[in-house]
Amino acid sequence: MDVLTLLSALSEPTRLGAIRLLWDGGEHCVCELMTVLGATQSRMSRHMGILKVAGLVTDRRDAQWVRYRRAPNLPPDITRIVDAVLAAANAQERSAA
Amino acid sequence: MDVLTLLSALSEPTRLGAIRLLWDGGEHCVCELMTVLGATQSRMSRHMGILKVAGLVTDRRDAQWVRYRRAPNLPPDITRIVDAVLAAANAQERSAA
DNA sequence: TTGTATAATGCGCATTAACGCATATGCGGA
DNA sequence: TCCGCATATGCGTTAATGCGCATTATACAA
Repeated sequence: MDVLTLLSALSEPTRLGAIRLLWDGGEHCVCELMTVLGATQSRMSRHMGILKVAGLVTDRRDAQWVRYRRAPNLPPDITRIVDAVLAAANAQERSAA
Repeated sequence: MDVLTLLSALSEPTRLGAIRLLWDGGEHCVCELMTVLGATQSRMSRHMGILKVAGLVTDRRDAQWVRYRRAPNLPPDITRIVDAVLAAANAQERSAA
């Protein structure tokens, strides 16, 4: 789990949005993520691949869907970073609204 | 202070190294940073410019030097992110050694 | 004024990242 | 088996990033 890889994985709006959605632990298919985040299918799939390579999420095939969710057992160092980033992002969105 | 800008600013090894050096609050000139981090002059200057635009550092002209330091009065949300990133980076470096 | 040291910037190049389109793959249902 | 839905991926294009080289700007000192 490389910090620099983690940071570049998070520094893209669609990916950060996906992490925000997945961070509560729930499972979400690509089709849901793409509609919620307003991304095309290939874009969404590729972004999820990057998050997966970074080690932030895992995927599971469920019939014709692929369900993504927050990776379990993430090192606390990493969890702290993502938590802090999401807190700041949420605060930022609130102030922008 | 945009979270995405912050994340991309941090997701480059030389810049992350610079932040690590500056984060204790001390002032450091470009010439020092470039020797410590092993960067050329123009590279170092540009990277510091990016950190400055991101709002993470401020600079001050002192004779022929430009002294950079951690930006004062950063929002707590932002400080928490950088602190978490540096903690993870330090832990990572220790385990790599 | 001229020279030296430090830092910033214009410019071109190489690499990487992001994207859309089209196609392939995996899976279930008719 | 054939079709349709969901997802991944190959490919080409475009944009962004990082870099070095050379030049310029800024400040001090002789």
